[in-house]
Amino acid sequence: MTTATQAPRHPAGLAQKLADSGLRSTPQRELVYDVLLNKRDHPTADEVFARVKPELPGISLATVYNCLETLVQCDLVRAVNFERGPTRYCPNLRPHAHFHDEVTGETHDVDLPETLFAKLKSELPPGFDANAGEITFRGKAQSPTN
Amino acid sequence: MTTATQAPRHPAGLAQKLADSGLRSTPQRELVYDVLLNKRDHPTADEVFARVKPELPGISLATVYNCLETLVQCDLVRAVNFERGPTRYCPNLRPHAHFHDEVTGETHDVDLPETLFAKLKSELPPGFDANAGEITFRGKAQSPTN
DNA sequence: AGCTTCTTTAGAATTATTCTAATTATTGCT
DNA sequence: AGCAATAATTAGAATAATTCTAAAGAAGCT
Repeated sequence: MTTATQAPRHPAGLAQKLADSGLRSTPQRELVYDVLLNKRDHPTADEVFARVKPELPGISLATVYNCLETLVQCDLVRAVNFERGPTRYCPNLRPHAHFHDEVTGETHDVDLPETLFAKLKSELPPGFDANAGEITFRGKAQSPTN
Repeated sequence: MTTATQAPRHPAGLAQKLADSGLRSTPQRELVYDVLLNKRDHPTADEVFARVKPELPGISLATVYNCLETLVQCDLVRAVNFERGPTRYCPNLRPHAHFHDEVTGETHDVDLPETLFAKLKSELPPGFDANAGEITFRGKAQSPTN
């Protein structure tokens, strides 16, 4: 099957979400978001920079940092941190956990049932009111997609 | 009996655990571990350095990093990362989650039932074999210990 | 004591990120 | 269209966290 040779440019919702925050849609922001959507391997800012550069050679690393921060602010992207090391970025907005494969170094998204998240929050001691959470596993994976 | 006004030095187990890994017990390692045990507020390396310095004025920051890394290697301490920022250290070895209070910036340990951790692991897709995990919440806490 | 290995130390080096100030682009008037 | 106001991008400097390096200092063993 012949899927497009071209990645989908400015995906629906980006311009809107940006506008909601009083921000503009720019080629840099579109491209950075695009790159995140098209290879969901939790890249670092440097990796995003490398992927974006061929298409927009004039872009600077500072701009990549700016765009990523903007996307995070607009709730289009999540910043992910575990283990010391650079922040990674993830465009998956569904509640999910991360599985970090110690062999390959890859990070996989793992969908968990909604109920589990609720269960977790409900187990917090009284007085603790969580509005966000992060779950990370570490281990070996024989990914079904390999 | 004149017990020291001093915090308990080299807690039982440290020397042994170090020896198990073929490492020596040193004043620096003991003190760093001590400091972690006595104020369990998930300090950064810099903060540990500041707490350790008055007692061992000659100690260097590099040594603090070394000691912390050593303690982590020996499974006496856990390194904790969430949100970009310096690594924090936690001597609590029981499986537990972290709750990051967005107002005070403090991080609290939260014990969760063993069964929940098991449940979480069991919900992983086939092929994913976790040997460690981390759970972090973010929100507001009216800590009962305040 | 002498040799070996482990540990600490100071400072340099590296890495990741943020800041700054100057340019460029876009928008909204008129 | 022309122009001011605002927003965004850029290069490079600055900062923060951590690691590396090479030398000096203990400790253990024979």
